[in-house]
Amino acid sequence: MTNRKEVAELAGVSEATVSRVLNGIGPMKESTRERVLEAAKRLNYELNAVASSFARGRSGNLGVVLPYVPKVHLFSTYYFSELLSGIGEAVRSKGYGLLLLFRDPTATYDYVSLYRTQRVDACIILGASAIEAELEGINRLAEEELPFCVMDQKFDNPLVSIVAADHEQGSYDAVKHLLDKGLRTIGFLNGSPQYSNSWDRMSGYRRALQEAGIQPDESIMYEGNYSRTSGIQAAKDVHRDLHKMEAIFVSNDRMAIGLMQGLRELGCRLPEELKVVAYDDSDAASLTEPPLTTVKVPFYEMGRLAAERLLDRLTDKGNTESVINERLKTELKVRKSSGN
Amino acid sequence: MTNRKEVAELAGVSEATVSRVLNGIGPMKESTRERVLEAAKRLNYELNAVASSFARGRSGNLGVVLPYVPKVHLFSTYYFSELLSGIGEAVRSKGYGLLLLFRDPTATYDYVSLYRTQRVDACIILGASAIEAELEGINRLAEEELPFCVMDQKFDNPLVSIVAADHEQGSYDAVKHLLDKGLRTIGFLNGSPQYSNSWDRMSGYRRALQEAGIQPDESIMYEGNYSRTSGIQAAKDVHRDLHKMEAIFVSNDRMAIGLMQGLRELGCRLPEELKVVAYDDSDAASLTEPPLTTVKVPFYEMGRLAAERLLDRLTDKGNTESVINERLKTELKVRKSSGN
DNA sequence: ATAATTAATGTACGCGTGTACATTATGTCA
DNA sequence: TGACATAATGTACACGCGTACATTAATTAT
Repeated sequence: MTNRKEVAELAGVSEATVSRVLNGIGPMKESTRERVLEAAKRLNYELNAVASSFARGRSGNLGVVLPYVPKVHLFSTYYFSELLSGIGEAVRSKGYGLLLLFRDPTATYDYVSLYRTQRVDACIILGASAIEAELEGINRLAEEELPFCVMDQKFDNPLVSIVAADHEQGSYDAVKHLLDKGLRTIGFLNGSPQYSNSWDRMSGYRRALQEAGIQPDESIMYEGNYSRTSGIQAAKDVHRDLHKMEAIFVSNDRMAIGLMQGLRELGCRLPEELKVVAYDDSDAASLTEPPLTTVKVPFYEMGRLAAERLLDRLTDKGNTESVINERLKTELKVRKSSGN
Repeated sequence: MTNRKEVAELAGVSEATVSRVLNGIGPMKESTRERVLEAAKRLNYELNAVASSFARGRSGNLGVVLPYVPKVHLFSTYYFSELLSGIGEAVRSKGYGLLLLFRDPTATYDYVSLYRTQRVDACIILGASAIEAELEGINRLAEEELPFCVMDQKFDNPLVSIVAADHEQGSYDAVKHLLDKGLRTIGFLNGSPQYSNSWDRMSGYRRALQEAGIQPDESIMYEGNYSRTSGIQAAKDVHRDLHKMEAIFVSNDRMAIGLMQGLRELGCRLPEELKVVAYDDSDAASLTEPPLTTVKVPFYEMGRLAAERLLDRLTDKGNTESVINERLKTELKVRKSSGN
């Protein structure tokens, strides 16, 4: 493997000059620049990323922490590929690497160790839930003021950086849409309460109803776990209560799809007998019959934003405050399932 | 950030001894070992991964190359999470990192550069298709004898390492299952021909028919692109040709789900009017109505195997030959969609 | 024309670790 | 007890790059 020294010799300059040319640092004669680049090309030389990282004292990697396998299945391909693509785009444009990290469900994940061992310069944590081990790990990160960001979840700790969508407002919009059509009895199939954004959805749901002067009815609120299976399972209860509601708001597309599938099997006609508004606007949303009215969430942008902000913070670009706290807007996509 | 020197001082030994204790190398007195470990703990010391990589001349990372975004959507969450989990498991158990790399569709990806810059020690390439730029990049890797592995695709070049499932046999089994039930007219909805494993499926399909003395009928062979949408689209043609076939073999679950959805909307009763056998055994397979008879593919094992073999090769463990060529067995899962 | 400034390049060292080799302690065997 | 093998530890340096500082060349100001 050829190194800087050889390039320097071939170009007839010092190693430092080679380094400067390759990193575009300081003023230099164009002719020198060209000689060095030419020499590098001839020798098939490229900067050794590991040595470079070592000299800089940084790994050059952004870590993305994934929940352990069973939880991963709760994410859709859409969610994942959008989020990761957004992160990937930011990471690439800034010359960083993207290190994938799987959480170990058995142990309190020692996030701090990732930094201490210099495996990552920053982290984005996906699918964080409100269980003890997770909170502990995240709070320790915050204490040490390490650059990290939790994706799409809330935390009490004001030192925890977060990029999320405004699910309270998104849910409000979804329910308001149904109310505006004159529907008054609106059920709710929510996801697991272990995720804070489930609470946000509940909050938006209630706000919309209350603004319309409607007392929320606990007997038509259901709980799934964001999976399609749980939607199918909920179908039985929803079907039983069909006389009590004209519409239902579902916390994500996958559950909505499962719910509709289950209801149809029970002989329910959609959207005639029940209007449905879902959440995410995943690929599948427009493919169902009827197509889903759903709340579009800007996953790609969320991923990109989180990564950009973290990486910017590393390079101190206008780093006024280090805690990230972003709420991105959602957008209601009206399709047939809500009765249009 | 504390370093080796401080630990050595606190423990009253040399830096080399600290290094040996931490890497478990050579004979050493248990008392020394304990003193060092104790000192490391007191100082909150952990090995600096970057410096370590640098000294070893390796990045310690396994790269996983993903196709660009639009293609990603063709994979299911099941496929991805299984494959990545398998890879992740191997990578973790061997103390490596998992670097995610997104292909740039516009350029001939310079895979070799990943090694030259020492960003990765080995690579697994997912979703490789038979387009020119891709072939070129992969063949160059092979020429340079770099440690890499293509996942679930065939290549003519015998120097290209591959871990794949035996889709020829898997498809044969699927069709044979239908034949064994006395069905004689069996259609085929295949995926994009740009992927070699689509050809394998076709081959298995034909072999099964021919062994049964049935002349394959081109007029009931359809082509999708592995997406659910393409399954829905195929439904129209299949519905039109329903009188020509008793059953259909579909190249993956997603298309099968789309197809069944589309057919049902056209008033087709399943499995009464058409038996369906699909492929992958993804999560969704058992959730459809009727549940899918499908070919289970060991994605997790494939990921793990590929990663293990690559990483073993790096450490020269019984490295008899360096080209990996594995075909894993599939397994038919019989459910209701094939008429049981 | 000379001083002052800036451009362009070179010199030298540190970053934290792995490890070859040298050295010293410990044990074994006669 | 001495010769010798082996265990245990220390010494010293390489790895490839970034960069502070020193130096030299070119430009500008006076």
